[in-house]
Amino acid sequence: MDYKRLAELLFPNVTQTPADMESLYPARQLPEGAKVTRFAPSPTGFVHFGGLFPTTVAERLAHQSGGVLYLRIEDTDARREVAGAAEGLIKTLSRYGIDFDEGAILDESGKVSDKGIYGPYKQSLRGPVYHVYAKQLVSEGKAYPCFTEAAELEEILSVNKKEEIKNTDWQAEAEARRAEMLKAREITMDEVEKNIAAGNPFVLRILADGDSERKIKFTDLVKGAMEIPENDEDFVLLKSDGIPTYHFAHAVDDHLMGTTHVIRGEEWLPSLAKHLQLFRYLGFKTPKYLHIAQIMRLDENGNKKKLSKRDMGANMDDYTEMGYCPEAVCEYVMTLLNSNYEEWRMQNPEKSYKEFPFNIKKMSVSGCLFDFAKLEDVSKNVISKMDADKVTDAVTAWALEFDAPFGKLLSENRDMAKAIFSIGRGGKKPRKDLATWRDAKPYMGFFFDEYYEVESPYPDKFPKEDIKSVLTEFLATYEPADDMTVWFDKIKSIAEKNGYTTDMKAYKASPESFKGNVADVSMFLRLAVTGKVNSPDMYSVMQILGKEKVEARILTMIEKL
RNA sequence: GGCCCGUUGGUCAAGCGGCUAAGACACCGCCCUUUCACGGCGGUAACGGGAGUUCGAUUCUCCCACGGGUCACCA
Repeated sequence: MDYKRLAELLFPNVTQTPADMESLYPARQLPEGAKVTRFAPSPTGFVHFGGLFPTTVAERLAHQSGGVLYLRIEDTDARREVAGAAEGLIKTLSRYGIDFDEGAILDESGKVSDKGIYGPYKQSLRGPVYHVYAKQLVSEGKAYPCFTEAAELEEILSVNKKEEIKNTDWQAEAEARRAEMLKAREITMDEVEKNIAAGNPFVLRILADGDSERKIKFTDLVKGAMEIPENDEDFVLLKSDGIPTYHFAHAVDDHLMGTTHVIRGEEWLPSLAKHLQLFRYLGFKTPKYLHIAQIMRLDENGNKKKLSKRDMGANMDDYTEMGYCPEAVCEYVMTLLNSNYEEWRMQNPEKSYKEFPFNIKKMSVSGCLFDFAKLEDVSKNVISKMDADKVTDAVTAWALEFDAPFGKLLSENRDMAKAIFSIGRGGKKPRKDLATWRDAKPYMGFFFDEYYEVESPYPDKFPKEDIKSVLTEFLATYEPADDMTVWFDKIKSIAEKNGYTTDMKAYKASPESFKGNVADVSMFLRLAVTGKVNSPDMYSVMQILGKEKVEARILTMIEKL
């Protein structure tokens, strides 16, 4: 077979050579140790948690080393492409602290456009580049055309599928595939010429030189040393529309774009041998690989499953709606990513997670279960460290989008809202009431008459007269100008007067010898003023609520009793 | 089914040949406290199984079991 001629036949319009490509894509001039990483999504939907995870690694590794993080859009499957997905991906990632230095990123007008000299960064626009290398491989006898149509091939293979038991006969299929492959390899120049003349489409297959009985030693930066079988499968390089498959595009692009570290999910491990083979065929230096363990979820049988789209907690946009702040999600991601992160955080409570010395060696090799309880805890800590202004703004912004009436109230009463969110904030032991912005309304909605509602009646064990008497006497002596001590002293004396002790120790020792204690009396007031049995510090609540509202609510309660 | 990866408490995990096997979350109890939220103290709870190497294995090797991933002209 005259490979040169074959190459000309298949790619008559390709005039450039790999050497031309090399000069078009010069090696990056970066300091020693700088890592070049990338996020390479197919624009088929939204960012999900399982995607944010490795992308955070890519971002940290690049920026921590003074390197480059770029975005390449892998839109090689037009059928699956979703309009506007790329924009959405970029915006979402940006919320989670992932901003790109280069690639198909958003310009001022919000449109996806290229930044950087290694473009185009959309694979659908890179056809000519791939074809240069395709032609090269053909001319070296490392790839060949296959004119068997997809449907035809599928028919051949599906004969061997036992549909009725919904179980693939793997061995039969593999044998059939192998036979087809061997047959395809035998194609003659005559056949090629005929097909080309007839305008028949073809796929370009690699001519695999591997033997699956032989193993390649390989070291993954996360997984460590491993042995994988060589690739002996003539996988497709170019689809019949001339667009490359992932495998081919990966090799060509990551080489040309100067990627030093390929970071991807471990589901890619099984096709690694293909990639290694391809890099070798093309004469490219292989990048370092980090195959990241998958995030898992529990299925209905209690088994772990890879967290995928549509799973609860998958779509990052859902986190926005649930009211999780990006900082908290990043924090949680970091705790999962590096086992020593939490320790570092305890020693550096105020620093940005980006100051954490991220270390590949501290990454887990096995997939972890997504844990909402942990996220909640992390989130409470993150929010407890924010100042009142930030919390107020964030809650308001969230509410404006997802609970408009509440949002309107908050923005119209910003000072009050800020005062509310200031309660117990700052200091060594801040309150941790909020895990999400959504938690705000149940926590403090009662400040607004619109959401004030008495959640439960007084317990039957307390006589109505006592409650009425406490409320009445409180009203008689209430003076907003009182400081907290004076205020509470008044409550204490009302308690004593009604036979409710202020001596908590004595009460605990023998509860039966008292009608109740000052905590009960406080509860009488709390339920009237807040409508709830639990609330933040009641003195602060009353201060913010103001004399008028406090009195009105208590009065209404007295009437209802 | 083949291949690859993995397996320390309910979850995330330290450990890297000798430890009473860390810590965090969750859970439970106590303390603090006018409720709650914090905070403090304490508690329940783990090396998948079997061989081997070794004076000694959670740590090294092998086998098994289990879990996961993957076997496209999808990425």
